[in-house]
Amino acid sequence: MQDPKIYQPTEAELDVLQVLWESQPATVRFIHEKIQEKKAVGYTTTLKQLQRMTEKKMVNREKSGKTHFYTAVPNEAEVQQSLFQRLQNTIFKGSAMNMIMHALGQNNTSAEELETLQEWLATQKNKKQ
Amino acid sequence: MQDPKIYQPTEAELDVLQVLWESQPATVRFIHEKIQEKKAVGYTTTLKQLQRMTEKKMVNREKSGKTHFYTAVPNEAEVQQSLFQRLQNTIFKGSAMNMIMHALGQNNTSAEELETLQEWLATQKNKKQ
DNA sequence: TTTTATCTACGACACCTGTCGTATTTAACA
DNA sequence: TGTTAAATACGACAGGTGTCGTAGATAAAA
Repeated sequence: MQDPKIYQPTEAELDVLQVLWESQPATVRFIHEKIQEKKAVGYTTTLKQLQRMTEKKMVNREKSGKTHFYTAVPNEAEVQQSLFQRLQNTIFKGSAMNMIMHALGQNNTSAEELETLQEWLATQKNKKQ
Repeated sequence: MQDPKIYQPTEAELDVLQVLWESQPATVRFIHEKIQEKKAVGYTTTLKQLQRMTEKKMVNREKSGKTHFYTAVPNEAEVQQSLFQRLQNTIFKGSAMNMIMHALGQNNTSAEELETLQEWLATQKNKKQ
């Protein structure tokens, strides 16, 4: 297993990654159009974003004809991990438990979800014996 | 209840807020010294930070003699809420459940914690319907 | 092979953040 | 009341991000 790199993409970078996670590899044009469904932005803006992300090794680039095809370097889970970790460390005093309680406290979790969670917890507890 | 404002403090701003949440009101000197316990930074840096945060209405300032006393505008829970929300929306597809599963999946939750959580869940489930 | 449509590259700019250095104000003290 | 110590104000700068405009490269079409 390679060392778990830390990925802290910005909002705009996340927009790009999200498109890629759904369909890779993708061209700038494609990514741009997907993003545009959510917000207005110039084509060259997206292009520049991709270029900078390539420099940062956050995406891979492959040329085919005059077009570049991009793929995400970190997968979704890795990024979730990084960002989650950061949040946990900065305001939840490093405790995942705190975050969970907070999440649950939001009160928009359905009874079924709670059920699922409870079951899952039971199995976990056994594993720890 | 006033409208729930959105607070997205940066790291450095969070450093300040964290000191305030522990002891308010506080002077720049005090805040600065507390921060310094964690990282080296110039006094005027902290001062500037406080000034900008005042402009942004993220802290309140009160003069007493030549000294200013600062207090945090948002409380810790509000900021937790804002940041948590953002993370949830940006990478956990808006589902708190996803985050919880992720948090638990980290595997650094003790058996006791799991126990607590399970009990809490039981009470919650009852409260619903 | 010239033209055209489409990509990419490059550079620029504004804004924000983090960080200081240097002034200026102000209260307290000698 | 003049001097000093401490606090604030002001301006600056580098680095990062988001956003484009324009120019140059390239493949496809005429």
